[in-house]
Amino acid sequence: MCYKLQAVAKPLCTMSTTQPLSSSPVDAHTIADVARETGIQKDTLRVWERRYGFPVPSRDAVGERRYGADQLSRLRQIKRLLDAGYRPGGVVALSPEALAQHIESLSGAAQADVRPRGARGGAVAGNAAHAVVQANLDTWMAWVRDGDVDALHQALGQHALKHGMVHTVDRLLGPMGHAVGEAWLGGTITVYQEHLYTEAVQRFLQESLVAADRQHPAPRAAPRVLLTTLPGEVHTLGLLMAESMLALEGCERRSLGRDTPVADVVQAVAQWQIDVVALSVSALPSASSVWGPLGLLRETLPASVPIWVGGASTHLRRRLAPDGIHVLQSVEALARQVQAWREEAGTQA
Amino acid sequence: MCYKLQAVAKPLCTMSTTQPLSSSPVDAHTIADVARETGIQKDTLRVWERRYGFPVPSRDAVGERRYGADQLSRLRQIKRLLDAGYRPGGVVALSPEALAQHIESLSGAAQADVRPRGARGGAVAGNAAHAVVQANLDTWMAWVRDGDVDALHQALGQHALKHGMVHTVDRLLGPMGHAVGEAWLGGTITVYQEHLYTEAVQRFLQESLVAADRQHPAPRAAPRVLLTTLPGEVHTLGLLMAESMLALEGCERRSLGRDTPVADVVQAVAQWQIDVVALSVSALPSASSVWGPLGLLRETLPASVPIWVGGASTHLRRRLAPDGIHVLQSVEALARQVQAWREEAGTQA
DNA sequence: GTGTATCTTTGTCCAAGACAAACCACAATC
DNA sequence: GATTGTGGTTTGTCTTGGACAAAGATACAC
Repeated sequence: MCYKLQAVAKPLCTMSTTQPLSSSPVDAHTIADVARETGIQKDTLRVWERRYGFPVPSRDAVGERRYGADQLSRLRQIKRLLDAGYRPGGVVALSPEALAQHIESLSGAAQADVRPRGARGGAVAGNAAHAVVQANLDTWMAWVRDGDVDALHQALGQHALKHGMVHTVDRLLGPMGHAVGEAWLGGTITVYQEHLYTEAVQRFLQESLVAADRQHPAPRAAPRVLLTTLPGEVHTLGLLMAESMLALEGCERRSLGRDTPVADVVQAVAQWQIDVVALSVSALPSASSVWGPLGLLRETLPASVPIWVGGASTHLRRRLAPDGIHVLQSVEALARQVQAWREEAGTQA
Repeated sequence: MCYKLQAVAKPLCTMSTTQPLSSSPVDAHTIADVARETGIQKDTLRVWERRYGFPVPSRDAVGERRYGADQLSRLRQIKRLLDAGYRPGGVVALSPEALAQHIESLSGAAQADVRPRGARGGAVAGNAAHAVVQANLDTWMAWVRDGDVDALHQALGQHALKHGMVHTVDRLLGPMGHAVGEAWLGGTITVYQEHLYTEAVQRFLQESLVAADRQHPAPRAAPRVLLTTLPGEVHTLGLLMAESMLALEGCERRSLGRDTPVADVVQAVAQWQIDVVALSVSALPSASSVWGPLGLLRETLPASVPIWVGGASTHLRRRLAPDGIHVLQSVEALARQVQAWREEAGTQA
């Protein structure tokens, strides 16, 4: 009945000693804070507590949940593993040590996943260039740590000049993003350093966009591509990478930013006679939050308009995409897709 | 007890007729959809239903809420009025007609609010320039309707060249943002056109940023400003406007993007020897979600680092800001604040 | 190997109640 | 006459425990 009375009756135990026995150093975060910062829903946090016994926050004077910084960071690690395809039952109750171990193995797997793609890949660069990237990675992480945006920005520009945008986006920004994410989870860098990195990359991509547009003057080539993300998706870097690649191909494009409802995408396609819809998916929680909107979009859109999907989300690789939805594994694949589209359009015309 | 049985027992009433009597045309939106698209929490939607009798969604086969498109747009209008300072008891239960009337009066008030500020304002432009803006507004809205990003972008550049960035940001982008918002609520334009407008403005501001930086070469002047938004805030345009103004003043700055936790702001200030923290607030729901983090930030930050906060949120104007927090009403005020800071720093040094 | 049925896991939704912070109006005081 | 204090009302968010569908895993037949 009156679930709070018990908590109210409980004496306030923040006396004079630095801290009582039970709770963590400073349990300052409310459930709303944790939900916002981890991206895990409030309901889910409560149900995990009930089912897996973690996280078990302390309670404040009125009986409301208060999470400590340690629990928060552990939840972030868990979220990361879930995004990588782990299942909650296996990781939520894990000890911090075991968790760290899994995270590490994850980063190893990511490298193993990236490296063979370089071998399989197209005409751009080989092992030499990859070695260059590896060597540079540490230097660049140092810049991220020091917050040296200008150095980072300049180095990106030079790298793009030397090795080309395709290589820069596919095999430098990708691994760098990974490394920054890992470093954040591991505590080597902080959130604001990660934010700063994102800002720098954004600035770089935007400038390269302007430069590419200068190469391809106003009446731009087909296909006309609409760019956006699914409802609920917050990450936009993938979108920018895709757009810069499309700009290099001289495509005409309309970017709607993140988080556009399906119905509005359909309307926009009709009004602007869009040829292709390009979407970026990275951190949506469940399979249904990815495939639900995607399926709806595919049904509602005219069959003549293909959907190109890319991004880090594992959901994209776990099942076969239906007809008319093409899952692209890299920015390079996007460029190939554009050329394939043009060939097909040429034969039909 | 078993709250769902009733709904399950209820016969499925989507027979063959276009629609039964009770529910709206197509009640397609789940409570999660509505919460995401309106920015109103799920809990709040349920409690409004209980208290004010709106919105009352129909139920699907398993008894879960399904909202119609009409309710969704009405909720968006309500949210707009709440952001403008109205209280829920007065507007949630309002009829669509009364609601539209209030919205209209709101747009009138906004103009009345903007116009005298132009008169009070500084040395830039007078009635003539304002008339120019008014005349152009319709032309530009037409471009937004047609999705003509290039025209919009070019016109912005020309306006900035003619009347200066201060005038462009303060008295053009401001009213335009208002107009676009109103038009969206009124149904004159759609979400994707609004998104497109945002993208265009973002592109313009970013380019002006690069241009301004070219004027002020590398070792930039004090103060060193950190830019970000409070936790939970999603709007970034205000931040970009502020940054472009700071760039014009030749300030060194670090932008962390949106949604940075207070603790991380403090850490960043310490590591980079930040002089000033600048924040932009526009759509946070409650007074406590604004003043809570702001107060905490003020306590935790060294007293020597002032906090400058701007943005459209009414909460900023409803109560007096504590010592060390300066609420700025316009981008122009931001420029003045920079100069005041420099004078004070000069006398102390 | 491949498809199908069954069991398990897991995120989201529901109801009604509770409560603190914010807000408003009115009174008292300097 | 402006400011400060007080009491009542409004309002968003948190609480519990239960329910269930969709997704995933497993077993089994072909």
